[in-house]
Amino acid sequence: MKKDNGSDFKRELTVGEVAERSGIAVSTLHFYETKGLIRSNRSRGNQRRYPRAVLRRVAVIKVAQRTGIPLAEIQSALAVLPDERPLTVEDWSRLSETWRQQLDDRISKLTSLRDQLTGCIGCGCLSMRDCPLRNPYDVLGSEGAGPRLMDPSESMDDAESAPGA
Amino acid sequence: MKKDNGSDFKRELTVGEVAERSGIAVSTLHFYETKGLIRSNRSRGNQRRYPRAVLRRVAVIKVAQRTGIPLAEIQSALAVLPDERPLTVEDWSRLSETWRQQLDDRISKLTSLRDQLTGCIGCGCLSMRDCPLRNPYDVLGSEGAGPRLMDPSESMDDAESAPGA
DNA sequence: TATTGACCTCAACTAAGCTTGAGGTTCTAT
DNA sequence: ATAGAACCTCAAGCTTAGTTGAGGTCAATA
Repeated sequence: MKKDNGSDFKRELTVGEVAERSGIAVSTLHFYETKGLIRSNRSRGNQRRYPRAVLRRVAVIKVAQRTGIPLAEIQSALAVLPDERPLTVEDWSRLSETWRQQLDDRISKLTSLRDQLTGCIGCGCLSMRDCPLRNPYDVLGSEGAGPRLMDPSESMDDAESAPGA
Repeated sequence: MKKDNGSDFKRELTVGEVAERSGIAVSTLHFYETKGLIRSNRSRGNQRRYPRAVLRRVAVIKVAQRTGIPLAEIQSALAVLPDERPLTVEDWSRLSETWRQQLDDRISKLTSLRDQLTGCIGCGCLSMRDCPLRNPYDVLGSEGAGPRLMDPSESMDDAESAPGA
């Protein structure tokens, strides 16, 4: 029932083995294959056989996903690499440097949102004119005045949005 | 064609007015209503009529969404408030304090991920044993050894996952 | 009154990222 | 040789957060 495999290091891996060792469901590996994220060779009987390098590849995919990069983007990042050559340290460096920058961006956006939120907790005006939470891009005064700015309903319980936001 | 409305402050708002003033599509307002996030009264002809307080409510919803809170959670947070009473500053304080904490959590998770990533950029081992990116919960050694820890394939181009991760 | 823009409901569609199931085949230990 | 685990494909389903369209009604203005 169980394959005794722990010793021939260069044998290709079945999908089940990759699943077990990567912690990714078989169905997900199939799915990744349809999306072009990984590739497989096939056995005579049409079963998937993976070079061991695929484990590294899915490891990279998982890390990228944790940073919030969508699969399509991961796919295109990986796609420029020569097909199925194992990822080198340099590949990894380039990829991870890009992703780290994107992560940095996300973090700083969230951080400034948090700071605005903190500043607004005791206020609660949510005024389109005055509240940084409502007016994230500081577009005040730059657009022609509609009824919006004139309207006395702009108060505590009547928060409106920016015209072009 | 166009209603001349800029002056009767207490009239209820039509869905189109709310859409325009909140920057949210009419279809989205309908959708929010089906999800229980907002409520409307109906005109004799079954058209939606909103108390002006709805503008504040959707403002709160939008802010919460920016912090990454799912709609279902926003809904249940808003649901405990007496129905259709305008949100007070205290309501806002409680809600925003909760959401700020969750935002803080997300930020610190992302930050530590970024730091790990930064540390791993030049390394690229992605080793299950040694790499913090692969082993986020520090579960090393705590689970019985499978072929996993014994397997010499655990190397540069052969990264595996944790058993229970 | 007639026009017409705004509104109504309900169903179906989108996108991402998968999972589940049906129906059938392969692999490998015994 | 054979049992049964593991594999295959393809289609459909799930979730979140909406959008789009069809077919029909309402309301304000000319």
